[in-house]
Amino acid sequence: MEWLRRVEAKWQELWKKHGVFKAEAAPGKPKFYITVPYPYTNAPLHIGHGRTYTVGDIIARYKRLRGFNVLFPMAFHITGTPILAISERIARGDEKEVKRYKEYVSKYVQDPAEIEKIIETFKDPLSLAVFFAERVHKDFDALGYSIDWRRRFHTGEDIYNAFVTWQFLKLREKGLIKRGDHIVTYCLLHRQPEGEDDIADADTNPVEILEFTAIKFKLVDEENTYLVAATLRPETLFGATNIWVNPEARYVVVEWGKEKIVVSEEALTKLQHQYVDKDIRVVKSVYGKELVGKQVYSPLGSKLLVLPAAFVDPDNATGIVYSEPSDAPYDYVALMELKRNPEKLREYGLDPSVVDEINPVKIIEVEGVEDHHAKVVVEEMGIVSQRDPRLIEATRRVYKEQYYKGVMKVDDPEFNGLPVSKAKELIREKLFRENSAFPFYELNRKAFCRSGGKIIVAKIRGQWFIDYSIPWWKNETREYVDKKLLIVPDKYKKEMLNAIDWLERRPCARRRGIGTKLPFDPDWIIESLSDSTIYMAFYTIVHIIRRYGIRAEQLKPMVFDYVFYGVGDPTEISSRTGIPVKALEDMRKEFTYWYPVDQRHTGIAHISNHLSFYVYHHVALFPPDKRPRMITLNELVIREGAKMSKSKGNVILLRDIAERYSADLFRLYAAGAANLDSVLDWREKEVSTVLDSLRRFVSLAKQAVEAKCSDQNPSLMVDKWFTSRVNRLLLEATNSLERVEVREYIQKAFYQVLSAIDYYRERVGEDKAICMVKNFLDKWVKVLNPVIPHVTEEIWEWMGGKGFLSTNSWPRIVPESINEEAEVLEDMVKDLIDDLKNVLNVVKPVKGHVYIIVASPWKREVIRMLIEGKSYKEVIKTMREKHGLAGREKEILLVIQQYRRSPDARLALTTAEKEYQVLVEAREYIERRIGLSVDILWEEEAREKNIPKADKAYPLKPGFYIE
RNA sequence: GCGGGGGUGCCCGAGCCAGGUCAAAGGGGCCGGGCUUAGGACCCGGUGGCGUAGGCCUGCGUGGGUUCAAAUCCCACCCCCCGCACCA
Repeated sequence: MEWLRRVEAKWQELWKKHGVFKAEAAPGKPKFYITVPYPYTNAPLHIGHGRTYTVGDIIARYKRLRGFNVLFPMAFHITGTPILAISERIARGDEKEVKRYKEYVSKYVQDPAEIEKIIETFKDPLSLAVFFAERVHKDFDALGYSIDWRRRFHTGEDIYNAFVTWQFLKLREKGLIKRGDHIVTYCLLHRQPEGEDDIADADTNPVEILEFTAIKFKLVDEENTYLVAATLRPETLFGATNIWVNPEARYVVVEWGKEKIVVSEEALTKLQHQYVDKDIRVVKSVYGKELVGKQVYSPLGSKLLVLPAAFVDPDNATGIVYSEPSDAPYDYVALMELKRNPEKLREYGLDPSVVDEINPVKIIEVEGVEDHHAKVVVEEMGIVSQRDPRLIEATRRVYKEQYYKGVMKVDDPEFNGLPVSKAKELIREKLFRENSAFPFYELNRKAFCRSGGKIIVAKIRGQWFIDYSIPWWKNETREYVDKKLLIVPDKYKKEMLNAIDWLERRPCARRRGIGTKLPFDPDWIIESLSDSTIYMAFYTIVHIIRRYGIRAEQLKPMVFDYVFYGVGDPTEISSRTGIPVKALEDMRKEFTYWYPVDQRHTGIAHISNHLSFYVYHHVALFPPDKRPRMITLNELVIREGAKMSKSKGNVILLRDIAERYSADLFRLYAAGAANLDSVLDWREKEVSTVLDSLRRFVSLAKQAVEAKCSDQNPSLMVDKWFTSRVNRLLLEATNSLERVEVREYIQKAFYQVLSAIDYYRERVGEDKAICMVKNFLDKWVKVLNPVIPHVTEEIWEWMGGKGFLSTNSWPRIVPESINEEAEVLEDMVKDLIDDLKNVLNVVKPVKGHVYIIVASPWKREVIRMLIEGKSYKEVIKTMREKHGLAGREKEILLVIQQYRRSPDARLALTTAEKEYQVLVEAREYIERRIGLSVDILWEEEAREKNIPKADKAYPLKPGFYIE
């Protein structure tokens, strides 16, 4: 391992020194442009990222060896909120965060004082981003990625902002950007929207926004004043029997436009954030118990009594609910409790007898449920208290059954007979229309931000969106993905198309974060997935921008119009921006040469977001010949069967690879241990067996390089087999790589070649095997260079190869180097040994000699005639006449029968003489394998000697007799 | 719930799209042997059941079906994983 790391460092240094991977536009020379999304640099990368980048690099290296001018660039993503949020947390002295980042930094820096200093700089988000960008860059180098680093940038740079500005102006021109209201999770502490990343435990316990229907119940004795009860099941309004309030909770009466409404205090805050434009003013504050005993009218006209219930949570929706005891377990249980304890009502000045008249009303039919659904479930579960947590489960059960199977059974002809799911939608719309209700947004659970701020649902006014639902755009994108874009593995195409269909309006800017200001509304910052959709175009020109020292202010939209579209006159643009004409032309040249992207490789997690935007934006902004050609994907990486996560502390960082493993080992494992479309399980045990194989490969190569091989004579059939086998594997490996089947490629080019060598060595002996390896070693290292570039460079050097192997060329493996006859014959030898062993296992008591009997040539002729379609009659006739088999027709028929049972075209590939020859050549080997002495006989010979089983000999399946 | 993927031998995992040559590649583990002072590494053999001759039986989530033939195709069911948006 030490040795590996030394060799790796050596070649990384040399590649860098000689600028081996710099890519320059070379019109006329075939190009290959491959990209992998730039990493977000808020932390060190782990082996999951490494898998993706490694696959990308393997392809880049392969294409380079195939003679393409390959561009493989990389940059760093720093825009958006996470880096900012981390930085703020560190500045605030958040202990957990500081600790985590100290750990990260300590991966790269030893001195504690130094670490302390670095953490201090992280209070500035840009320093944090740049620190990790630097490290990630080094980690990438340490893995041997063949990146052209001159094109490196980060997304916080002003030249990048200029580019994104151009992009958004274009999108706006095309009418793809809209403005409107937007519902978000919002932190009351920070007074800003906060998403899953900022909410405590949201990754494990998801936070969802629920849309309640807040229904207004007019108070009987008061003018224009309503109790607002919120529900997720407005269809149950038909069965409402009373209103529940929490007697201990505080409620407020507020002016709500021209009306007055009553909601809980907590609900008021939420309404203020959801109805920002509404004129809301508090009139007075009351306890819930003061509301008990009042009467209200339901929008459906019935008169309902307000009653107390402890289960009502003032911090959930409006803090008031209506009771529908037939279908709502909570309501049912609360009602029953009250009925058991009517005396309690006296506390509120109510006559206990009022509850006698309140009874569930059945409004929903579900097949198989006779009684009230809530009652059935509650009794079955044995729930008696409204504080029983199992009520949540009971509610879920009832709802699930009713939603799918329930049918409305109500007086109203408009709703009677409707399925519950349908009725729910209709009544909701109707209530909204009649101004009897309004939407109220609430979370599915209580949530707090990571600093403890309360999260509620708020409505953002004037949110900017990119509208992916615009028909021409969606259709063209869909069409393009469906017909033109190659997606590998194939099975992700459907998912991609689904994502394209599913995308609608998507917010594209936020009020905070690092990034580019929205050019037409600078209070907003372009959101970080939206600013990263066409940046591959930026790679083609960024090094020129730097070379000429062009400043961001000079990069006016007209510059990009020229570079990307060829629109405008360079001389004029030059005079208006101060950018030299030559620079403009160079950029134009680079862009037209490299674009489009030939292949983009990334993880499947990007399908429904980044990759969809990537194609959408290219369709919007670039003509068909500049749109992506291929997308390739890989699955994620887990470790020892478990998902890697910060909380479990089982994340392996790329940095650890460079320190504790080796680059080539990692590459071999990460790309070879699982298919792209399966999860890769990083298992230490397997990694170490891969290391063993890598070692074996190196020592084999070393032996081969050092071997003196003048007197070896590869004339045996098995030598031809070996040559053929190896060439076949290398050819198949090439084909696999061409299809981006990386695992297959590694299996063939590495493992299967190794095991072919093992076999061959066992068969013919060490020295000769090594010499045969020496013969094809140059081809072999070339084919393996994309996966294990360092080791193969080193071997190439031992071999005295000229220049860098990484810029050499792919070996030509001509189909003629494959000898099928030799392969068929060697398979025969293997099968024969297997059969012998099988029989020897059964027939334990053996004496010690084996006769191997080669089928007579006439048997093969029989088969040949059958393949040619000759009739049995003809075959028998020929045999009788030509081979004197009259009287032995039975044997002929046996051969015919066996052929018919398993017809095998390979039988025609060789002859009986070759069979005999190979067996003679392999005799010693067979003896060694079975531990018995062996004679090779022709069938006719054996017959003469009266050796049993002689007639069982069949072409490619010699008979044998164990004496 | 909607959408996508998947269930293979003790374990991991290929095969399935293009049905037969699949008792099912390759690892790992376990058992035995070689090498070695010993261990490790490496190499060889075994690892569903039965069988004194290369064979037979049972088998690829469950239950049906199509077919001369199904791990592979069709239907139903059960179970598992992933995504569901403003977050990179």
